[in-house]
Amino acid sequence: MFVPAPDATITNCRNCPLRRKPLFLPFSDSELSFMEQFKVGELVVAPGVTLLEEGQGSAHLFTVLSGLGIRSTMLENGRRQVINFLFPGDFIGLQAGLAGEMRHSVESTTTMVLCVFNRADLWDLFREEPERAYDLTWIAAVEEHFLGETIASLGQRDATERLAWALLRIHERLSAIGLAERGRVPMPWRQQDLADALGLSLVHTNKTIRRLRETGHALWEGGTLFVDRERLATLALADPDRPRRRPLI
Amino acid sequence: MFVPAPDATITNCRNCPLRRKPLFLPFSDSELSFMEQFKVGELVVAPGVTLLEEGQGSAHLFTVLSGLGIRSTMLENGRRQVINFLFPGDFIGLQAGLAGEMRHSVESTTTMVLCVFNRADLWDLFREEPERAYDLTWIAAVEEHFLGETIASLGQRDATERLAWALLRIHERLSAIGLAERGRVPMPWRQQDLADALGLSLVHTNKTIRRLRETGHALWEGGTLFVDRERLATLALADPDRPRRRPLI
DNA sequence: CGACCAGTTGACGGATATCAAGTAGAGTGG
DNA sequence: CCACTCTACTTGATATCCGTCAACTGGTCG
Repeated sequence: MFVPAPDATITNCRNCPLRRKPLFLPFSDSELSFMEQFKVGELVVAPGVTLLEEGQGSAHLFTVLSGLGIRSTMLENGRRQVINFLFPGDFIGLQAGLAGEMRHSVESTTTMVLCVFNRADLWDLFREEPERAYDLTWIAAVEEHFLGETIASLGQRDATERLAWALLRIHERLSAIGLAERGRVPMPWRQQDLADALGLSLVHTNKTIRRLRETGHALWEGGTLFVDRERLATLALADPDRPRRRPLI
Repeated sequence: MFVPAPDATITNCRNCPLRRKPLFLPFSDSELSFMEQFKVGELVVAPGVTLLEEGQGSAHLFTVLSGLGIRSTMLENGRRQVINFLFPGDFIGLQAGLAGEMRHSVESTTTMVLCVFNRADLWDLFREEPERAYDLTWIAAVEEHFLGETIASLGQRDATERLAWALLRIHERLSAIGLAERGRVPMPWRQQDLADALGLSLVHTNKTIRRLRETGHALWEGGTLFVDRERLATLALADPDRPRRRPLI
């Protein structure tokens, strides 16, 4: 379930945690070359654009205003892990350690609109606008919580449970920001993306989704997703018949 | 690899991110009953004590001064996931969303010494001591980065790789804070804990560790760990013969 | 001495990865 | 308008990693 930061609605740049640091855009021309369109304070990127690249330093931080994306990393063995999906309201780039190089890539899945900030302005923010800084930390903490949930799913749930959990989570998150229409939300990612997010093979992901479709738990087609919340939640909780790994006290 | 926060050494309470908020301890007597020993500003707990319990609200935040612990969560199906191991320098409790209820448990593995803070003081900190607040956010960001790495390991590495990665990581982290003696670091956790952290069964964890021991990659016995860093790192990087799941462009 | 706990080992089965092949739709160029 | 290509999605067959079961060891604590 998505919990918006206190006093942070997500409609335009004025509501970003860093809003009072209006960005003067110190991108070089070449840095800007991949960008589609641009206006002061906002960055609009087409689908499929790599915003941040693993291994590259970045002088910027972003807030997602609209659109959906992916944060992923490549292992040394060539495998790809999707760390999380990006939704409006997410903050991008803090994880680098506030000052370092990216260890993950960020890519747009749909057209995205982002707020851009100078990393260097961050310290000013803390000094001059504690309220905004607090919001920022709040967002980081919530995100950390979500990552913990993901770890639990990857570690302890089987394929069906993981899919159920992921689809439910995506649906809830998109519904919470008002993107549901008659129970359907946009679902622009590929099966491969979901597979890479859940640590499953593409084939097994496909077959599991088919089963969820056949049983009426979730319908994902044509780029939209419909879910039977209650039944899907039951699935995500796991089979009670399955023996517990360890009673733990 | 552990990256200490700028200007934050980890020896005593004066160096906590929140150090200037000396804690007057608003624990009730009953809250305190489980604690072993107590002095102003520091909390000393015995091994095996549950500091924070899943589902409970907590008015406090902690910084680990010394000792080792575990942060874990229970799934609805009774399985346990260790989210991360706790080392000196870690900050505990922020993930609850800065104001909410715990969704994970924190337990001491060895005797731990902690700094205790009032959650309510956090806002004052942001307003009055931006430098400390910045450090705090920095810590949260680094932690988030580590969780991302964990997600990648759980999703994309097989059992041997995961174990190699985990042992290496623990060894490096403990070495970085000076707890290595002639290449050996304390390793107080059980195989079950490691298994729960890596999403593996206890049996398989045991057998994999045995193989690492037999091949001289890592020696874990008597509560201490020795590793052959280079060879273990090679293992963690994964078998290059294994086909790549997807070339990705 | 018995209970209990962490660690250990072998046998077996199942969930999931891999391999292989095929379908459908969108874009491209002749 | 028709090959041709490319990508996403499908589906069946086979292989294997890893989970589960069961039993045993050694240490500690009462």
